[in-house]
Amino acid sequence: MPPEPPVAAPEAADLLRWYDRHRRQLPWRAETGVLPDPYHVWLSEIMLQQTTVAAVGPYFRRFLDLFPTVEALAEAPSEQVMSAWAGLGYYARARNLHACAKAVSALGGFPRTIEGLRALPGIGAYTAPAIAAIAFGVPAVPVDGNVERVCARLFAIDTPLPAARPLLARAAAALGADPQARARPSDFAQALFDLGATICTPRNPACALCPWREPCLGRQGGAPERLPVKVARKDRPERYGISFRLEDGQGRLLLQTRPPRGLLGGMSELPGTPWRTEPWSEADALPHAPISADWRATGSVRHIFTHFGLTLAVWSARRDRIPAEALENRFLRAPDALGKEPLPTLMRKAIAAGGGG
DNA sequence: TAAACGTGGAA
DNA sequence: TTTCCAAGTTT
Repeated sequence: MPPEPPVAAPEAADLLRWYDRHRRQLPWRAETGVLPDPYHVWLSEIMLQQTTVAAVGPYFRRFLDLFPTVEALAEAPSEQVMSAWAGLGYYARARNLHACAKAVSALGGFPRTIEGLRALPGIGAYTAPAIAAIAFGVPAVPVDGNVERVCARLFAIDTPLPAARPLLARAAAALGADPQARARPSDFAQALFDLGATICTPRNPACALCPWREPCLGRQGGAPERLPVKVARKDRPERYGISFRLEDGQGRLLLQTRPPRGLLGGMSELPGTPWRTEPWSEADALPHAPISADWRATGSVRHIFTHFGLTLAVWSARRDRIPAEALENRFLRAPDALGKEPLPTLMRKAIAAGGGG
Protein backbone atom coordinates (compact mmCIF):
# COMPACT_ATOMS: atom_id res chain seq x y z
CA MET A 1 0.00 0.00 0.00
CA PRO A 2 1.37 3.44 -0.84
CA PRO A 3 1.29 5.83 2.11
CA GLU A 4 -1.75 8.09 2.38
CA PRO A 5 -0.96 11.61 1.18
CA PRO A 6 -0.52 13.80 4.25
CA VAL A 7 -3.60 15.85 5.09
CA ALA A 8 -2.66 19.39 4.21
CA ALA A 9 -3.13 21.93 7.00
CA PRO A 10 -3.80 25.56 6.17
CA GLU A 11 -0.54 27.47 6.41
CA ALA A 12 -0.30 31.13 7.31
CA ALA A 13 2.51 31.56 4.81
CA ASP A 14 0.15 30.75 1.93
CA LEU A 15 -2.41 33.31 3.08
CA LEU A 16 0.22 35.99 3.71
CA ARG A 17 1.78 35.44 0.29
CA TRP A 18 -1.65 35.90 -1.28
CA TYR A 19 -2.28 39.01 0.87
CA ASP A 20 0.99 40.61 -0.18
CA ARG A 21 -0.18 40.43 -3.78
CA HIS A 22 -3.90 41.09 -3.46
CA ARG A 23 -4.49 43.23 -0.37
CA ARG A 24 -7.13 45.93 -0.72
CA GLN A 25 -6.12 49.57 -0.54
CA LEU A 26 -8.33 51.13 2.14
CA PRO A 27 -8.31 54.64 3.61
CA TRP A 28 -7.40 53.41 7.10
CA ARG A 29 -4.59 51.12 5.99
CA ALA A 30 -0.88 51.91 6.07
CA GLU A 31 1.66 50.71 3.51
CA THR A 32 2.87 47.12 3.67
CA GLY A 33 5.08 46.45 6.65
CA VAL A 34 4.04 49.60 8.51
CA LEU A 35 1.65 49.59 11.47
CA PRO A 36 -1.21 52.06 10.90
CA ASP A 37 -2.21 54.94 13.20
CA PRO A 38 -4.14 53.52 16.20
CA TYR A 39 -6.67 56.36 15.96
CA HIS A 40 -7.39 55.46 12.34
CA VAL A 41 -7.64 51.77 13.17
CA TRP A 42 -10.00 52.34 16.08
CA LEU A 43 -12.20 54.79 14.17
CA SER A 44 -12.47 52.47 11.18
CA GLU A 45 -13.19 49.42 13.34
CA ILE A 46 -16.08 51.15 15.11
CA MET A 47 -17.51 52.41 11.81
CA LEU A 48 -17.15 49.00 10.16
CA GLN A 49 -19.22 47.19 12.79
CA GLN A 50 -22.15 45.69 10.85
CA THR A 51 -21.42 48.19 8.08
CA THR A 52 -19.95 47.80 4.60
CA VAL A 53 -16.56 49.14 3.53
CA ALA A 54 -18.27 51.15 0.79
CA ALA A 55 -20.56 52.90 3.28
CA VAL A 56 -17.76 53.67 5.73
CA GLY A 57 -15.28 55.25 3.31
CA PRO A 58 -16.82 58.74 3.03
CA TYR A 59 -17.64 58.88 6.74
CA PHE A 60 -14.10 57.90 7.70
CA ARG A 61 -12.58 60.64 5.55
CA ARG A 62 -15.06 63.20 6.83
CA PHE A 63 -14.30 62.31 10.46
CA LEU A 64 -10.55 62.67 9.93
CA ASP A 65 -11.25 66.02 8.30
CA LEU A 66 -13.36 67.26 11.21
CA PHE A 67 -11.43 65.49 13.97
CA PRO A 68 -7.79 64.95 12.93
CA THR A 69 -6.80 63.41 16.27
CA VAL A 70 -8.49 61.49 19.06
CA GLU A 71 -7.99 64.58 21.24
CA ALA A 72 -9.85 66.73 18.73
CA LEU A 73 -12.67 64.23 18.70
CA ALA A 74 -12.74 64.16 22.50
CA GLU A 75 -13.04 67.94 22.67
CA ALA A 76 -15.76 68.27 20.02
CA PRO A 77 -19.35 68.94 21.09
CA SER A 78 -21.45 65.79 21.04
CA GLU A 79 -23.97 67.36 18.62
CA GLN A 80 -21.17 67.74 16.07
CA VAL A 81 -20.16 64.12 16.49
CA MET A 82 -23.75 62.90 16.14
CA SER A 83 -24.25 65.09 13.07
CA ALA A 84 -21.12 63.71 11.45
CA TRP A 85 -22.34 60.16 12.17
CA ALA A 86 -25.90 60.81 10.95
CA GLY A 87 -26.84 58.28 8.25
CA LEU A 88 -24.37 55.58 9.30
CA GLY A 89 -26.83 53.93 11.70
CA TYR A 90 -26.43 52.19 15.06
CA TYR A 91 -26.10 55.52 16.83
CA ALA A 92 -24.97 53.97 20.11
CA ARG A 93 -21.68 53.52 18.27
CA ALA A 94 -21.34 57.30 17.91
CA ARG A 95 -22.18 57.93 21.54
CA ASN A 96 -19.68 55.28 22.65
CA LEU A 97 -17.13 56.61 20.16
CA HIS A 98 -17.23 60.04 21.77
CA ALA A 99 -17.04 58.59 25.28
CA CYS A 100 -14.13 56.39 24.22
CA ALA A 101 -12.27 59.34 22.69
CA LYS A 102 -12.56 61.20 25.98
CA ALA A 103 -11.26 58.20 27.91
CA VAL A 104 -8.34 57.66 25.52
CA SER A 105 -7.51 61.35 25.59
CA ALA A 106 -7.46 61.26 29.39
CA LEU A 107 -5.23 58.18 29.33
CA GLY A 108 -2.79 59.93 27.02
CA GLY A 109 -3.24 57.38 24.24
CA PHE A 110 -4.77 54.03 23.32
CA PRO A 111 -4.09 51.06 25.61
CA ARG A 112 -1.84 48.55 23.84
CA THR A 113 -3.31 45.42 25.38
CA ILE A 114 -6.49 43.52 24.58
CA GLU A 115 -7.68 43.86 28.18
CA GLY A 116 -7.01 47.59 28.27
CA LEU A 117 -8.85 48.15 25.00
CA ARG A 118 -11.72 45.87 25.99
CA ALA A 119 -12.48 48.10 28.98
CA LEU A 120 -13.28 51.09 26.76
CA PRO A 121 -16.83 51.98 25.65
CA GLY A 122 -17.86 50.50 22.32
CA ILE A 123 -14.90 48.09 22.21
CA GLY A 124 -16.04 44.50 22.62
CA ALA A 125 -14.79 40.96 22.21
CA TYR A 126 -13.98 41.44 18.53
CA THR A 127 -12.73 45.04 18.37
CA ALA A 128 -10.25 44.77 21.26
CA PRO A 129 -8.08 42.08 19.62
CA ALA A 130 -8.64 43.71 16.22
CA ILE A 131 -7.08 46.99 17.35
CA ALA A 132 -4.39 45.20 19.34
CA ALA A 133 -3.36 43.08 16.37
CA ILE A 134 -3.73 45.63 13.58
CA ALA A 135 -2.38 48.73 15.31
CA PHE A 136 0.03 47.26 17.85
CA GLY A 137 1.12 43.93 16.41
CA VAL A 138 -0.24 41.90 19.32
CA PRO A 139 -0.42 38.25 18.17
CA ALA A 140 -4.18 37.77 18.35
CA VAL A 141 -6.79 36.77 15.76
CA PRO A 142 -9.91 38.97 15.90
CA VAL A 143 -12.98 36.90 15.01
CA ASP A 144 -15.46 38.83 12.93
CA GLY A 145 -18.03 37.59 10.42
CA ASN A 146 -15.33 37.10 7.78
CA VAL A 147 -13.14 35.00 10.04
CA GLU A 148 -16.11 32.94 11.19
CA ARG A 149 -17.06 32.19 7.60
CA VAL A 150 -13.50 31.33 6.55
CA CYS A 151 -13.02 29.04 9.56
CA ALA A 152 -16.41 27.35 9.19
CA ARG A 153 -15.51 26.42 5.62
CA LEU A 154 -11.85 25.64 6.18
CA PHE A 155 -12.70 23.13 8.93
CA ALA A 156 -16.20 22.21 7.69
CA ILE A 157 -17.83 23.28 10.94
CA ASP A 158 -21.57 22.84 10.38
CA THR A 159 -22.78 23.64 13.88
CA PRO A 160 -25.25 26.51 13.40
CA LEU A 161 -24.38 30.02 14.52
CA PRO A 162 -24.38 31.42 17.11
CA ALA A 163 -23.79 28.12 18.95
CA ALA A 164 -20.68 27.56 16.82
CA ARG A 165 -18.95 30.70 18.13
CA PRO A 166 -16.65 28.97 20.64
CA LEU A 167 -15.65 26.33 18.06
CA LEU A 168 -14.92 28.97 15.44
CA ALA A 169 -12.92 31.03 17.91
CA ARG A 170 -10.75 28.00 18.68
CA ALA A 171 -10.25 27.36 14.97
CA ALA A 172 -9.22 30.97 14.40
CA ALA A 173 -6.79 30.83 17.33
CA ALA A 174 -5.27 27.66 15.86
CA LEU A 175 -4.63 29.45 12.58
CA GLY A 176 -3.04 32.33 14.47
CA ALA A 177 -0.72 29.98 16.37
CA ASP A 178 1.25 29.37 13.18
CA PRO A 179 4.69 31.03 13.64
CA GLN A 180 4.28 32.80 10.31
CA ALA A 181 1.04 34.35 11.56
CA ARG A 182 2.57 35.32 14.91
CA ALA A 183 5.36 37.07 13.03
CA ARG A 184 2.86 39.35 11.23
CA PRO A 185 -0.28 39.69 13.40
CA SER A 186 -1.47 42.91 11.78
CA ASP A 187 -1.20 41.56 8.24
CA PHE A 188 -2.58 38.15 9.21
CA ALA A 189 -5.77 39.63 10.67
CA GLN A 190 -6.33 41.85 7.67
CA ALA A 191 -5.49 39.02 5.30
CA LEU A 192 -8.31 36.98 6.83
CA PHE A 193 -10.68 39.94 6.34
CA ASP A 194 -9.64 40.35 2.72
CA LEU A 195 -9.94 36.64 2.04
CA GLY A 196 -13.46 36.64 3.46
CA ALA A 197 -14.46 39.83 1.66
CA THR A 198 -13.09 39.04 -1.81
CA ILE A 199 -12.64 35.25 -2.16
CA CYS A 200 -14.45 33.37 0.58
CA THR A 201 -17.65 35.39 0.11
CA PRO A 202 -21.05 34.41 1.50
CA ARG A 203 -22.39 33.44 -1.92
CA ASN A 204 -20.40 32.00 -4.83
CA PRO A 205 -16.98 31.83 -3.18
CA ALA A 206 -14.09 32.00 -5.66
CA CYS A 207 -12.43 28.80 -4.47
CA ALA A 208 -10.25 28.54 -7.59
CA LEU A 209 -8.44 31.72 -6.51
CA CYS A 210 -8.17 30.81 -2.82
CA PRO A 211 -4.71 30.32 -1.30
CA TRP A 212 -6.26 27.77 1.06
CA ARG A 213 -8.26 25.80 -1.54
CA GLU A 214 -6.17 22.64 -1.00
CA PRO A 215 -6.65 22.21 2.74
CA CYS A 216 -10.25 23.55 2.77
CA LEU A 217 -12.57 20.82 4.07
CA GLY A 218 -15.63 22.86 3.13
CA ARG A 219 -14.57 22.91 -0.51
CA GLN A 220 -13.72 19.21 -0.36
CA GLY A 221 -17.23 18.62 0.98
CA GLY A 222 -18.61 20.09 -2.24
CA ALA A 223 -20.77 22.96 -0.93
CA PRO A 224 -18.66 25.55 0.87
CA GLU A 225 -21.27 28.25 0.16
CA ARG A 226 -23.55 26.32 2.53
CA LEU A 227 -21.30 27.30 5.45
CA PRO A 228 -21.56 28.71 8.00
CA VAL A 229 -25.03 27.41 8.92
CA LYS A 230 -27.21 30.03 10.56
CA VAL A 231 -30.44 29.68 12.49
CA ALA A 232 -33.43 31.13 10.68
CA ARG A 233 -34.25 34.68 11.63
CA LYS A 234 -37.61 35.55 13.09
CA ASP A 235 -39.88 37.54 10.84
CA ARG A 236 -40.04 41.29 11.22
CA PRO A 237 -43.18 42.84 12.71
CA GLU A 238 -44.67 45.98 11.18
CA ARG A 239 -45.23 49.21 13.07
CA TYR A 240 -47.06 52.40 12.16
CA GLY A 241 -46.54 56.03 13.06
CA ILE A 242 -47.35 59.55 11.97
CA SER A 243 -44.81 62.39 11.82
CA PHE A 244 -46.00 66.00 11.92
CA ARG A 245 -44.14 68.31 9.59
CA LEU A 246 -44.83 71.86 10.79
CA GLU A 247 -43.34 74.87 8.99
CA ASP A 248 -43.39 78.45 10.24
CA GLY A 249 -43.70 81.59 8.11
CA GLN A 250 -40.01 81.50 7.23
CA GLY A 251 -40.09 77.87 6.14
CA ARG A 252 -38.39 76.66 9.28
CA LEU A 253 -39.21 73.14 10.50
CA LEU A 254 -40.26 72.19 14.01
CA LEU A 255 -37.94 69.47 15.38
CA GLN A 256 -37.22 67.76 18.69
CA THR A 257 -34.50 65.57 20.17
CA ARG A 258 -35.06 61.89 20.88
CA PRO A 259 -34.26 60.42 24.32
CA PRO A 260 -30.51 59.91 24.81
CA ARG A 261 -30.58 56.09 24.68
CA GLY A 262 -32.51 53.51 22.70
CA LEU A 263 -33.62 53.64 19.08
CA LEU A 264 -32.08 56.62 17.25
CA GLY A 265 -31.04 57.85 20.69
CA GLY A 266 -29.97 61.49 20.85
CA MET A 267 -30.90 62.16 17.23
CA SER A 268 -33.29 64.83 15.93
CA GLU A 269 -36.77 64.06 14.62
CA LEU A 270 -40.12 65.46 13.59
CA PRO A 271 -42.71 65.41 16.38
CA GLY A 272 -45.07 62.48 16.00
CA THR A 273 -47.13 59.66 17.41
CA PRO A 274 -45.54 56.63 19.02
CA TRP A 275 -44.81 53.74 16.65
CA ARG A 276 -47.29 50.97 17.33
CA THR A 277 -48.43 47.74 15.71
CA GLU A 278 -51.84 49.18 14.67
CA PRO A 279 -52.31 51.92 12.07
CA TRP A 280 -53.48 55.27 13.45
CA SER A 281 -56.89 56.82 13.02
CA GLU A 282 -57.11 60.59 12.76
CA ALA A 283 -58.83 60.79 16.13
CA ASP A 284 -56.07 58.74 17.79
CA ALA A 285 -53.25 60.64 16.09
CA LEU A 286 -54.28 64.30 16.45
CA PRO A 287 -53.68 64.49 20.23
CA HIS A 288 -50.00 63.80 19.45
CA ALA A 289 -49.72 66.77 17.07
CA PRO A 290 -47.63 69.71 18.35
CA ILE A 291 -50.49 72.15 17.58
CA SER A 292 -54.00 71.90 16.27
CA ALA A 293 -53.93 72.81 12.62
CA ASP A 294 -55.25 71.88 9.21
CA TRP A 295 -53.03 68.81 8.89
CA ARG A 296 -52.76 67.33 5.40
CA ALA A 297 -51.33 63.92 4.62
CA THR A 298 -48.43 64.79 2.31
CA GLY A 299 -46.42 61.61 2.11
CA SER A 300 -45.48 58.25 3.47
CA VAL A 301 -42.14 56.63 4.26
CA ARG A 302 -41.37 52.95 4.45
CA HIS A 303 -38.28 52.18 6.52
CA ILE A 304 -36.69 48.91 7.60
CA PHE A 305 -35.06 48.68 11.00
CA THR A 306 -33.22 45.58 12.19
CA HIS A 307 -36.13 44.25 14.22
CA PHE A 308 -39.22 45.88 12.72
CA GLY A 309 -40.53 47.56 9.61
CA LEU A 310 -42.04 51.02 9.89
CA THR A 311 -44.70 52.72 7.80
CA LEU A 312 -44.50 56.38 8.69
CA ALA A 313 -47.17 58.74 7.39
CA VAL A 314 -46.21 62.41 7.12
CA TRP A 315 -48.82 65.06 7.89
CA SER A 316 -47.94 68.66 7.09
CA ALA A 317 -49.15 72.09 8.10
CA ARG A 318 -47.96 75.69 8.03
CA ARG A 319 -48.36 78.35 10.71
CA ASP A 320 -46.92 81.87 10.48
CA ARG A 321 -46.04 81.98 14.16
CA ILE A 322 -45.48 78.77 16.14
CA PRO A 323 -47.17 79.02 19.56
CA ALA A 324 -44.83 78.92 22.54
CA GLU A 325 -46.36 75.74 23.94
CA ALA A 326 -45.41 73.88 20.74
CA LEU A 327 -41.79 74.92 21.32
CA GLU A 328 -41.54 73.29 24.75
CA ASN A 329 -38.55 70.94 24.35
CA ARG A 330 -38.61 71.63 20.62
CA PHE A 331 -36.82 73.99 18.24
CA LEU A 332 -37.01 75.47 14.73
CA ARG A 333 -34.49 74.78 12.00
CA ALA A 334 -34.12 76.63 8.72
CA PRO A 335 -33.87 74.41 5.62
CA ASP A 336 -30.25 75.41 4.98
CA ALA A 337 -29.33 74.33 8.52
CA LEU A 338 -30.73 70.82 8.20
CA GLY A 339 -27.46 69.55 6.73
CA LYS A 340 -25.76 70.08 10.07
CA GLU A 341 -28.63 68.60 12.06
CA PRO A 342 -28.20 65.07 13.48
CA LEU A 343 -31.09 63.65 11.46
CA PRO A 344 -31.23 59.89 10.93
CA THR A 345 -31.99 58.69 7.42
CA LEU A 346 -35.58 57.91 8.37
CA MET A 347 -36.23 61.55 9.29
CA ARG A 348 -34.50 62.91 6.20
CA LYS A 349 -36.85 60.76 4.17
CA ALA A 350 -39.85 61.94 6.19
CA ILE A 351 -38.92 65.59 5.77
CA ALA A 352 -38.43 65.09 2.05
CA ALA A 353 -41.74 63.21 1.77
CA GLY A 354 -43.60 66.19 3.18
CA GLY A 355 -41.72 68.89 1.30
CA GLY A 356 -42.86 68.18 -2.23
CA GLY A 357 -46.46 67.47 -1.46
C1' DT B 1 -28.95 33.71 25.80
C1' DA B 2 -31.68 36.75 23.36
C1' DA B 3 -33.20 41.04 22.01
C1' DA B 4 -32.24 45.74 20.71
C1' DC B 5 -29.87 48.46 17.68
C1' DG B 6 -29.71 51.45 11.15
C1' DT B 7 -28.79 51.54 6.64
C1' DG B 8 -28.04 50.55 1.79
C1' DG B 9 -26.62 47.37 -1.73
C1' DA B 10 -26.79 42.90 -4.00
C1' DA B 11 -29.16 38.73 -5.65
C1' DT C 1 -40.45 42.52 -3.65
C1' DT C 2 -38.02 39.94 -0.35
C1' DT C 3 -34.19 38.29 1.90
C1' DC C 4 -29.66 38.41 3.21
C1' DC C 5 -25.72 40.56 4.44
C1' DA C 6 -21.73 44.06 6.32
C1' DA C 7 -14.60 44.45 10.37
C1' DG C 8 -20.51 43.74 16.71
C1' DT C 9 -21.69 45.82 21.36
C1' DT C 10 -24.66 46.38 25.10
C1' DT C 11 -28.05 45.02 28.28
